[in-house]
Amino acid sequence: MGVIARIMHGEDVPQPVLQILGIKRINTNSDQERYRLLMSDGKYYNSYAMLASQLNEMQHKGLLTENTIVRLDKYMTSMVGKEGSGKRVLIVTELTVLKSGEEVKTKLGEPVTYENAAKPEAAPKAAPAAASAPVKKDQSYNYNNNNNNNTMNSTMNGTLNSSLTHPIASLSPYQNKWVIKARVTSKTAIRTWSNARGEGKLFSMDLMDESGEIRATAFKEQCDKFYDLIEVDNVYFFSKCQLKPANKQYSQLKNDYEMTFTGETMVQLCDDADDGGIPEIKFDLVPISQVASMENKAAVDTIGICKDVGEVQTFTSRTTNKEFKKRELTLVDMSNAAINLTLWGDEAVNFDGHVQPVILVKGSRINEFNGGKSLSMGGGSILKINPDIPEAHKLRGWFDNGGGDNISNLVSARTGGGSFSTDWVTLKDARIRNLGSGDKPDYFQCKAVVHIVKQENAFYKSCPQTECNKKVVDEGNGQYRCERCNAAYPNFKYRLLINMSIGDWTSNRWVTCFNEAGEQLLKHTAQEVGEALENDPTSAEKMFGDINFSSFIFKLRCKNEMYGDMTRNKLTVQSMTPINYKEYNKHLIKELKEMTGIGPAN
DNA sequence: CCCCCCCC
Repeated sequence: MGVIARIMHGEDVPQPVLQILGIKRINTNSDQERYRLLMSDGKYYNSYAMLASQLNEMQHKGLLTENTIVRLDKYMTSMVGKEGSGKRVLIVTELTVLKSGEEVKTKLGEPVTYENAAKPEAAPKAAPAAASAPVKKDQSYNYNNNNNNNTMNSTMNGTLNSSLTHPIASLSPYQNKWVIKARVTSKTAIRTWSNARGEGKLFSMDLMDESGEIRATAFKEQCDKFYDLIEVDNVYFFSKCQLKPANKQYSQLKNDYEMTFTGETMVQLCDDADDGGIPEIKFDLVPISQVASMENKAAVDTIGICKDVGEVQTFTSRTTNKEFKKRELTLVDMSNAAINLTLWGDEAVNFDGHVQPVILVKGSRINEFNGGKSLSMGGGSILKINPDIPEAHKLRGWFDNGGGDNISNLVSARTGGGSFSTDWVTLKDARIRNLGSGDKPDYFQCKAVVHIVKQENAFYKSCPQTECNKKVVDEGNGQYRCERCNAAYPNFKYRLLINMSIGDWTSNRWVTCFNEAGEQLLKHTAQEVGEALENDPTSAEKMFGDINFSSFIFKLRCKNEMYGDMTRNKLTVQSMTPINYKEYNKHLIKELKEMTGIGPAN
């Protein structure tokens, strides 16, 4: 009997050798690239063979042309379509080309379609048990009525094996008779919601098998039922979930669909011995130094030592009024670079960084701020602490021998060493482009001259507490009262809040310098400036006058702000630095080239 | 049926 017939009966034939008679791209309703193979064993051919997407590369390289002889090193079969009329599909996950199509030149034998051959009993339960791995009955999780429970057991008991489960890539809303065998790669905490449409709780998890990945979410009752059962890294059988189109906005998983648990959903732990076919999660690890040159908002997998760890910070979002907790870690690696990683919620609260563990992160998001790049955990990000992988052990050895002592490349540093990563915008263009009118502030830089620095209201007396900069009330008795701290102090600290007019070649604007920027501007501490303004007008005059008509590179924050019922566009100085002409000229030359198309390519 | 992740 031909090998194809045996495989299509459900037999697990090791490393069958077949000939490719054709290959064509399947039209999927997304940009997912999948190929269907027409394969022959010399006696039968079968067009229900698919190439796992990780092998697409072989097709790109032209290795899978007509007449090529291949060995299927790894494959699986599964039933698709309606029960009874179901077709068995062969999915090839590893193959070796034995002889190229060019060498073979011709079709071997006179194969007929397998479908035309005498149909054997093709029902799944008739499959030989060779590859089956019995599932422990007592690990069956079902919380429904007895009827469903029976269904579960008759489906699962002793007959489930890899060749009877469906690949995740084959799931669609049009077909609900399936069982998948998948590894849980991540699981969220339980989250509650409350909005106009109601309230509830949910958690979601990411599932993976050799064919692909999918997000599954359990709401309300199902959330309670399954939350404790589902453990990250375990392999389970899942069935009877509802499929619906995935909202790509919220998931970077490679699947057009996502699943929702229903009252019928069944989940069953898979024996360790039988999960060999399900891959471990893969990390596409990027050296930290390389993150500096990656796009803002890109997803990053990386690994590093948690060299420093910050305290948990609690704050309320201004836009949503929700409370958030975060914690920032500093990761270092052998690229001699450091980057900050922000953890959120319970993950932030429970994190223990004092032992400087190895941190592996998958799918973290790049956040660019003031030229520095940081990583943040977000939807779908996975954090692993001290993972047992070679990279982690290598890092541990490196770090424990002083490897992290001289980190020079601080990827998250905000004043990124003279690099001009913030957009260059002229003062006029900032107006024309309506910068600052969005929800978030815009940041830009420009070269401008200081015209006038106002001395009036250039400072205020603030609360002496380190983290409180609130203006204090002079009670006239040597006491200064802070409303925020609800306390009176015998002392205060000066803080700067300076308004000045700056101009570039297009326009001029009033901008505000808060404390640190003000100190940069006047080259004196806030204390010195405050004392001079209060007690030494001559000295103050000199401080404020000296700076006029000097040029700087200004990094500005631009945001519309409400004053009563008026909206005003405000510019705040983030930093002002003396002009590094070598760097600035580089920028000008680049602009000239872009505008004219003249000049050698860089 | 969620889908929020701030601030610098």
